[in-house]
Amino acid sequence: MTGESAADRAHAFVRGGIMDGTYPPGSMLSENEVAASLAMSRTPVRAALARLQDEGWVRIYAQRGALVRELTPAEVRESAEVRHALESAGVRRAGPRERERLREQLTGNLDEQERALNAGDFPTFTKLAMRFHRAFVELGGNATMLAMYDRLQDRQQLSIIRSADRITDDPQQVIEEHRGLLDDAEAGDWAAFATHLDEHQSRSHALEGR
Amino acid sequence: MTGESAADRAHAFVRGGIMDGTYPPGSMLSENEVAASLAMSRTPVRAALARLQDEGWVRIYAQRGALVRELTPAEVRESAEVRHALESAGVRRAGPRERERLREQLTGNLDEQERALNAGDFPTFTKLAMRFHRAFVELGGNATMLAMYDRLQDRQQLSIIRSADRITDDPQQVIEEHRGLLDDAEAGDWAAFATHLDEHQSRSHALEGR
DNA sequence: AGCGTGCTGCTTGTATCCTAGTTGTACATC
DNA sequence: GATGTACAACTAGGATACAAGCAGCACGCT
Repeated sequence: MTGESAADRAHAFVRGGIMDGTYPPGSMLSENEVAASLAMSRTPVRAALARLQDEGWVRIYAQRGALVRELTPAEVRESAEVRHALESAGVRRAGPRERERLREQLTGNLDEQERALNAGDFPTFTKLAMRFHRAFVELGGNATMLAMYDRLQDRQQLSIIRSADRITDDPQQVIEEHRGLLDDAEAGDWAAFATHLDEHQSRSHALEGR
Repeated sequence: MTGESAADRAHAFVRGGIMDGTYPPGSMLSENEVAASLAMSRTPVRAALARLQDEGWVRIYAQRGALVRELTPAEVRESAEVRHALESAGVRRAGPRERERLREQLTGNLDEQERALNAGDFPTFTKLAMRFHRAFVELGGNATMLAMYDRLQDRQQLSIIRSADRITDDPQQVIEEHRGLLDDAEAGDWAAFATHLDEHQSRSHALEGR
């Protein structure tokens, strides 16, 4: 009746700790320490750390401990590229029916994005933008692809949080570009979509550049 | 000085067992059973099974056991789509220098493919073809993307083994299509590459269809 | 016969104990 | 003072013990 296993709790705990800065990148965490914090034994903590390593959050060194990974700028960029590849593929695979329904699905989202940006509510905007981009992958109707994408978005969220990334200097332009992407997707023009997506990326995150 | 951990051995053992048919899809395997086979305790076996679940080989049911997953035709198709998306993305991201070196890297491979096909050596051909396709992902110079691709190729190999897939009725045409893909990639024409890749796929695996 | 109940043998989940490797430090030695 | 070395305090990996859940089956009741 516990609902979730101890290993799940440990996983959520450490993952949360990494996200909220309790465990900054570069810090070492030991099974004992985590187990003590949660009043459980090392066994489920080990399972959780193994899973977190597989998901790319930490790196376990034999007989040394688990190091909270630093996301290098290269990794952030690479993750973004893969995300873009999957979003474009989603648009490419989409059938006419799915594309028709896309606009009604996303117009509400776009309006909310605009509101959030005008209100200066970046966390909400980030969440909305991530859902917006995810919709293009959903479009492809490929569950495997979507699962991979979700894992990457996970990482992206972390990098956004860490860099306190302002997204852009020109909020209105981001909305415009989003509308443009929606147009491309609706038209089924995946090549244009891919190109615009890259431009969108390079403009939005010019700051973290490198 | 052990070289590899017990957990690694367990992982390789079960993975191999699934691949060579010792553990057919639908069969249940228990930690105790595997542990006994390898003369080790349940602990490393447990870690291995968790990893295998994460990699999509088995599904662990609480208090019931680990079920060797059946790869549905839909999943096989989905994996192929993702692979294609990544290969196309690799070509798309490639710079001129990488594209120049591509032909010299792959001409040898193509010749070997032809030899293997003419000799009726399908296992060798499969291996070569997988390396051939992988090269396009490498082209993009994105390690994250390549890691994802490798994991998918893993699954593909399994599906090929299980379906005893003949690849095609017309070996020579496969070679021709591969040469065509190389041409597209060398020219940097990623849109054409993506299109030809899909055609290649649908022709090559028309048999398993559905 | 049909149905419910509890027993039995399985499974994984968790805790604890033991082993072995690594690292930093204090101390002896040069 | 610099350097090498032994040791103490960590670490994770593995083995084992115990707890708890699920499923099938036999048995007894209706």
